[in-house]
Amino acid sequence: MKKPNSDPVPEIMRKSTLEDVARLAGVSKMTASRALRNAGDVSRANVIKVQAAAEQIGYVGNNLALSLSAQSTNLIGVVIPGLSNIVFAEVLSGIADAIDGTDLQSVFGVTDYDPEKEYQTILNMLSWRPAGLIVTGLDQPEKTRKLLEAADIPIVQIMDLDGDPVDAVVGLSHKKAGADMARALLDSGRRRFGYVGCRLHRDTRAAKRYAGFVEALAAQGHVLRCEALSEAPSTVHEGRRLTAEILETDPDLDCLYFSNDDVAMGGVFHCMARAISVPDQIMLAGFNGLDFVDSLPIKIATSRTDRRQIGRRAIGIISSGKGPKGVGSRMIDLPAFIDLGQ
Amino acid sequence: MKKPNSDPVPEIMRKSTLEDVARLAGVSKMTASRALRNAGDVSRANVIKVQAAAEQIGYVGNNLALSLSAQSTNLIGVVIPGLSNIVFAEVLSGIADAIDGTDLQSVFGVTDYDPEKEYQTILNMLSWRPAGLIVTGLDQPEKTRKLLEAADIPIVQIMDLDGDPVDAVVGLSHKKAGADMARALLDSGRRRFGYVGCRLHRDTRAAKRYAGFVEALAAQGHVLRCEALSEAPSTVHEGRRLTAEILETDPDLDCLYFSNDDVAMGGVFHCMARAISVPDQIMLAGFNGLDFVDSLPIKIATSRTDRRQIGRRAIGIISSGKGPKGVGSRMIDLPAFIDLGQ
DNA sequence: CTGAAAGCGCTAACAG
DNA sequence: CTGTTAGCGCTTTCAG
Repeated sequence: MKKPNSDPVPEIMRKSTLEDVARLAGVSKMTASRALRNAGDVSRANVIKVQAAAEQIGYVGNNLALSLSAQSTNLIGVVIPGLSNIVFAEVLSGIADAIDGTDLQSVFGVTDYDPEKEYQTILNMLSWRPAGLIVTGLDQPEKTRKLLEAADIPIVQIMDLDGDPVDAVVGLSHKKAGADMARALLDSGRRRFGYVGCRLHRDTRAAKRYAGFVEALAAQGHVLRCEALSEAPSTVHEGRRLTAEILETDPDLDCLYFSNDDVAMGGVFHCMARAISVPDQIMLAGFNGLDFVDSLPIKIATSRTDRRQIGRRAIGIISSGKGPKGVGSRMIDLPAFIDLGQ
Repeated sequence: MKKPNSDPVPEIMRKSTLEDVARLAGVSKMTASRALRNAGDVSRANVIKVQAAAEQIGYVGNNLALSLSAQSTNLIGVVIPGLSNIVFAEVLSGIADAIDGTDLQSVFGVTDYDPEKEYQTILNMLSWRPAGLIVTGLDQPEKTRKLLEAADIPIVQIMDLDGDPVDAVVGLSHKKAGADMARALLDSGRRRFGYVGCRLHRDTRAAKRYAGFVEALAAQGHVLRCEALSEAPSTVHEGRRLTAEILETDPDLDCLYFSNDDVAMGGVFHCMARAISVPDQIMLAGFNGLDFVDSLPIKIATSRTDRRQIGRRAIGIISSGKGPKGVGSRMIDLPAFIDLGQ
């Protein structure tokens, strides 16, 4: 990997090392090291000389060497499906919160809901020997699961609770969330249901909500009258399009369940544009409880979840973790709660 | 940093190393190394033995050792102010796109619009010896700027163009974007302007748009009649609140310029709730050209920017970069373009 | 209080 | 084709 040319590295632009600092300060590497970290005892005079030297040449420590030597890093790997949905950004935000003040550092990887990419991302992260790993969901394919099981660090699977965890879990049951919403809507008198969703077979959590919803309807003798599905990413635009589609097919629906709030917002916009009265004529229900739901000029139902809290608790598990998995393995349920928006 | 107990590391749960693979395969470390990377010539038989051994013990390479040895990493540091605004998530998404297929890996850090945190984040990243750094904006304080200047890697400052770059830049002039919008709104006949904005003194780019807007008004003899400002983060909710506030103060306005689309959406919701006719009675203008703008039941003006493209071009500069800064230093202007939403 | 030696896991360079 | 040696930058022993 060295440049073919014989000089090791052009002397002038090499990043300075501890040795450079030590030389300039007129002490040994070790004294410099100790002075910079104030570890062990170093004479006051030397501390000052070393700090001055470091400052002067703009010394920046090398974490690669540090971590290799220490046989451990302060890295937390975080694997999420994507950032287009603000929900994951909020999880990251919670993680950042919890990390703030500690010396932990997070490394993010995005999988685009692609299992192969997820595998590669996790492999890549493991090769940096992180102190812990946070991955989204419980539905990794066997190959990926093996990798996670073999890793000798705490693994926290987040967002989902329906499945068999590798180690620790923080999230909620989406199946239950879907079922709860179905029951709440039934209780409020709705009967003619339609479903509007995006990416159901990549987004396994949305699929679980769908399944829970349908089951709970069935349990009370009801069914989904029709559905509008798309494999496009969840966007307001797609939500509006699909809503138009489903209401054209069956204008008589009195309730629409959406795969999430973004898609539901598209439904809201469609109804407003067509002067369809919400919730009198038709009720709309999303999922997540995003900020804008409360500001909408009309009210929709949603399941509120605490994404930041999920991030925080995941970090909590890792940093409190008595080491590798198994020991402190836990399950934290942060259930969604229904808001009918009345 | 070693555990106080005298065993180096409990033998049973140590991550396996190349040496373990080599031993199991009955070859030397080097042969194993070459076989795994298929570098150099290794006999077919040995390649198979080594791969089998690696597979069997679940060997995962150690990037710390690799990078230390190679004196370089495949890391790209990315420093952004936050993820609450979807705009930065989109930049990251563009970065992820551009990185996909290469062996580069991105590491994100969030600063929360806090200069001190930004400094720490950058320092931290530099200590991992990344191959390049992408930072948001041009307005770093002196201390941070020094750090960036001293780093012997390509630095790309993104989003903004108004200022003095350290190395390369990819973004747009927010001053011009604000001025363009002012002129467009004047051209369309608006005269009684109000401004609604969040976080102006942390979000320097929003502040630049504001400045450009006001200047361009002045150039044609007009002024901002009033403004509603807040230091809360930009949210729909805050936008709705501030819009209510400003229209109470001065119900006679015929145009509102918002610090961005999220805040503008709050304005939209307020107007819908109050049955204020948009754009007849009042015109609303945001910034960014977010997805939902096109789906809104009423039309607002916005400046469309290409965030993903910014991310992609930033990676382009770094990966095409002939090495450290200076050499391939560039400026890429990806201007916003006005959409009056008619 | 300070320094010299050894090693973290890996690869480039150089011999066989 | 294969193995040995040396070294990446740092820290932890262990002697002064």
